[in-house]
Amino acid sequence: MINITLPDNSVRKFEAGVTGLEIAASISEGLARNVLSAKVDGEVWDATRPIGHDAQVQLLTWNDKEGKSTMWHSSAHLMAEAIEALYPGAKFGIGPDIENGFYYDVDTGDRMITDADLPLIEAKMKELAKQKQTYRRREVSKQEALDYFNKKGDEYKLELISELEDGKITFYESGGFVDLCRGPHVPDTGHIKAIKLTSIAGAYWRGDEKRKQLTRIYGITFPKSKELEDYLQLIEEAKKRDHRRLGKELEIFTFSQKVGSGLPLWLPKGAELRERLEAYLKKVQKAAGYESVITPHIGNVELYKTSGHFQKYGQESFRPITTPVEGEEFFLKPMNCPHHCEIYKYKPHSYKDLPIRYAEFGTVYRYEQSGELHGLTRVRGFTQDDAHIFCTPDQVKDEFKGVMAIVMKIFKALDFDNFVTQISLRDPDNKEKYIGTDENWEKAEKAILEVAEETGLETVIVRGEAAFYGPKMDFMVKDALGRSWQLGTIQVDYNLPDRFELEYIGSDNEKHRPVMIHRAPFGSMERFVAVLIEHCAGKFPLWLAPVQAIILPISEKYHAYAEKVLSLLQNSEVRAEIDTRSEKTGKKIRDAELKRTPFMLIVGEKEEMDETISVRKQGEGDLGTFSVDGFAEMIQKEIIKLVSDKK
RNA sequence: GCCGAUGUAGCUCAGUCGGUAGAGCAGCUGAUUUGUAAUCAGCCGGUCGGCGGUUCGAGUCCGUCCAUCGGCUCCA
Repeated sequence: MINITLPDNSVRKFEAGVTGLEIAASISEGLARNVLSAKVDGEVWDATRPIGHDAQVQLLTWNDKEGKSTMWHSSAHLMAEAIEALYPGAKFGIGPDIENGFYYDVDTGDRMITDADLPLIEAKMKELAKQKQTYRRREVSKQEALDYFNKKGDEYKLELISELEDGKITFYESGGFVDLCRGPHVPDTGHIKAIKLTSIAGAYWRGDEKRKQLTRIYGITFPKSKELEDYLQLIEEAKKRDHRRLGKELEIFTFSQKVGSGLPLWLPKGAELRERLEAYLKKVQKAAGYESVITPHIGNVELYKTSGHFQKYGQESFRPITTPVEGEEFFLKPMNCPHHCEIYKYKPHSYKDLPIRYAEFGTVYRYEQSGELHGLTRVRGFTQDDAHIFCTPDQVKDEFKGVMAIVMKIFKALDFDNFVTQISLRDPDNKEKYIGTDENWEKAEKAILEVAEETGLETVIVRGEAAFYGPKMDFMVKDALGRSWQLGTIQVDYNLPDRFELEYIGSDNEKHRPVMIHRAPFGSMERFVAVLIEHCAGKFPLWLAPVQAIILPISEKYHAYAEKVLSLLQNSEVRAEIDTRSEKTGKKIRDAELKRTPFMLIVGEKEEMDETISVRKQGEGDLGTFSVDGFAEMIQKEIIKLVSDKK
């Protein structure tokens, strides 16, 4: 007999070799029906795998994250089985579960799988699922594994197996389909009730663009069809928040093929919004000791040779601009830092001057691959809320913390609470990708890791994601469809000061090298506004809304009174407009609601008589009657609450 | 850049078997003078993404380029 400890710390005795499924059955029939896998001493196992010794066991169902993973991983196998049945000879790459569902990379040779095949595969999967095929785990030797896939002719699996250690290789079989797999899997395919194959895409084998591109099929499954319906509904709702759609509807930005792809055009309402964000940050930065600088949009190629950008990115940049007579080469600036380094050098500096903080909303241009462009989040011309801090080595940590405080303040002011802080370090196995000495890199990485430690901020550390001149701390935020984007960034750099030979005179009267911190709390205005739009679904915080209130006269008779209200509001610095169209009030309200105008002020006979306005709040409805002053005061209070309470 | 899909009026979309385009909304004009999510009528609006080809004839078929969308790769 063995002792099984359950999550509530109760201990039950079972015969050795008991399975998760049997434990579930001993608790309740319902649990046994729903159990997908079992966590045994911290490791997720098949619910059908015998447990041979005393263990902590947690039964996993659809309500557990790991239960969902098990289900989706099994679904990937089910899909592969269906594909093998429909397209004999198909070869398989990898087929993992992901955040929302699963995918499998397949190579069907000349018979390309297209969107039209998805319903067929789906139908086959449903058919196989109904058969309640069990997933059977089998340990195999490396030789046995190689022999099997050699015979099958699947070079992808062979490559994967060749990298595995003998004695740790398992196969899973369901129906007639055998796959190399670590597991675990659900007990049988009957658990997979609702199936939706969502999309199809090309994906390079092992993520290497020099290798063959396989067909990746994405899908998601659920134990109940209602849940699938809910999920699809949720996706539809999320699409409505897409900044590309809302940006158009709310007249924030547009693109023109004639101007060029990836080059956003800010419309008046978008420009208004952006200017407000910029003004806000400028105020915060001024208070934090930043000074504004302004630099041109192009720079001599020599500047970028000094910085190292030319060597690293020269070939994948917009082609240089040349002067007609001398043939000098200029690049559209892809970064502001080289220019700022040259500003630092315009005169000698004393340690007493430091830190120096140069800030610029600098517009930069980068050639992004055509397939990468994406609304406002990935563009070829964008404006960074950039600044470079030049400081002594002793000041690095305090300056870094100061920047973090600005980022947090901004995120808080805009209710961005779902961000992930990522620390990006150099890939130690690929040092040639970076410039600078090991010593400088170690100092810079140490500084960031220490600051993270000291501030207690939860971070994710990723190796190989650093900038080529230094490590960084990035603030990542997800868009409406769950895609992660980098917004704010803080980078510690010991290398550019070397390359530009930046100096300051220390208290010892000797020359020293300053340290640079690159930072952009928004990241870029384009991406930030994109994420902001999705975050608030177009309902901007009152202080940012391009139009805060729209006055809706009941009829033409009240236009004069509307004008009066408008001028009173303008005196109180409320941004307002009048809808003078000859439309019914219901129509005007509908349009204002759709434009997400925060307040609608209805004025008619009653209001004119009493010198009042009838206030309706977007998304909420009628708030009742207010005096103009009372309303202006309410708006101002709300703005103060929105902006200052959160500091 | 790669794989796949898509591209028809400002927007959202229809257009059968190849016979030179249609709706709603928006816009304009007029009527209406409107009370908390769509008043009515008329009008304007399209080299059917560009270029080439097949055909008596192409929005429709073929090729190519461009753009957009979903991924992959990349992202100073």
